[in-house]
Amino acid sequence: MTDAAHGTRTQVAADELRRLIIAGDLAPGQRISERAVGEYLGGTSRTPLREALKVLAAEGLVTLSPNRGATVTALSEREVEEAIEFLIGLESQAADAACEHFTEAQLAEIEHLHDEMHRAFRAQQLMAYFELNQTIHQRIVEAAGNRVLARVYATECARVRRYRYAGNRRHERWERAIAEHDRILEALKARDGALLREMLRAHHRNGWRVARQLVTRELVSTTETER
Amino acid sequence: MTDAAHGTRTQVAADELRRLIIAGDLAPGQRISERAVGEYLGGTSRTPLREALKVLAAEGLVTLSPNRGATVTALSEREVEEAIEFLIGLESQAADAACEHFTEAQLAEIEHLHDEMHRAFRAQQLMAYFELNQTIHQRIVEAAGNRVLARVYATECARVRRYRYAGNRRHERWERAIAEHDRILEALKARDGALLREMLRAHHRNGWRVARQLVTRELVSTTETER
DNA sequence: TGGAGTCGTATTGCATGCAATATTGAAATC
DNA sequence: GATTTCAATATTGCATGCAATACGACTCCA
Repeated sequence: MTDAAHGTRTQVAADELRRLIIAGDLAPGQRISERAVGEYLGGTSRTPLREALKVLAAEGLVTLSPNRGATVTALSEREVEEAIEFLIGLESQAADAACEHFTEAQLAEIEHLHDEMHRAFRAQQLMAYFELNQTIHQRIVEAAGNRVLARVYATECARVRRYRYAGNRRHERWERAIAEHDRILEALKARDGALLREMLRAHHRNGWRVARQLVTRELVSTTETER
Repeated sequence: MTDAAHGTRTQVAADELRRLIIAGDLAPGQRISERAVGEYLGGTSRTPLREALKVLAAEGLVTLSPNRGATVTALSEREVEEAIEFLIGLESQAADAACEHFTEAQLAEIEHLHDEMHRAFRAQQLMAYFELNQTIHQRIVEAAGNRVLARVYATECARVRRYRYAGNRRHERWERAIAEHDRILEALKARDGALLREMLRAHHRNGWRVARQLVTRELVSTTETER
């Protein structure tokens, strides 16, 4: 189950909990009991678990309340929207530099991921598609050559990942998303930063417009005044 | 000594260590021994300290090596430059929205901070000046109304803070920085997002050009291949 | 002189136990 | 019946102790 069997127990626990949260196996708002997680991980004591929870809290994946324990962070619709606009801004920041700097090897990898993504779509493998999709965006951002940008992008992507995933369950959306990605790849190959920026922006806004509908009644904490 | 006497010991320890690192009282690369910090904080045991160190590591302020302990994160010149370019990108992202959204109250606060900053300059209080300067930039970013953006901006600012501080010790630079800030405020008051963006970008690039000279031989880890 | 091996010490990683706080459920009161 | 009180239980916060790993000094040998 826990394939990440290497590293310290804190590291293993953080990686496993992060995976569970990002993959959506733990619902937003759900309580994370130290003892329960310890047993789940096969007898890990609370000390490394508490350290792992602190790390995840710093990443924004869990929320800690003093003396009251940890819960999976629940984002309001507003907060998800802010995060997505923020991510659009990061990709915009990356677009020009990426078009200027990417190497042939980087382009080849992105094209490969793109083909794989098409394959996942034809095979109707939603999860595989979504993973590949995310990786493509990550690679584009990385191509800009700014490690700080790439790191923050990855972290903030992870935070809102589950809220965006749902959109692709609508088949029309999924189909359009693929088409948008074709144009994104074209803009990249043409090294047209301005065009790439616009393609990416539209892609994400379209995606969220659909995901928001589905997600609002499932995941998003609707109490907007909670914070 | 530790004025932050409230909250859990983990919180207190994290706050105090963060303060020490950001203020520059702990040098980059310096080792942080768990026992030593515990004694410094007046007999705190290692457990909450370890949790605090994990938090700071997630924020990028300290670097943890398994079985080898914690050190204050040392950034290469390249990494600082990437972080500053990233911060410029964040301010660019914020500029348009800030100009569109800021309220009179927000503008009034920024103007007040601006005046205070001038006062600190006239009194040659470098530290107070630098604090006010940072706060102004933070407030501008916050005026954009995106909490994710504001949070990331604050975190990444803190990471590179000490590397930028040095530049203002050059009196010509300090004088010019003030003049640049006057124009930044003008652009903001005119609600001219494009101009504000350019003013901010130039301000930071000018600042780093000077700070880089001073800092390279003091703080920055010159081994560029370390990562 | 230089390098590999070895032992002693210091430090980290983690489990455990206890005190403090929060939560639950039942009894009591209105 | 609804609400408050209070005790029993569960959970978190933190200190301590032990095992494992890393570091430094010393020796030995080429």
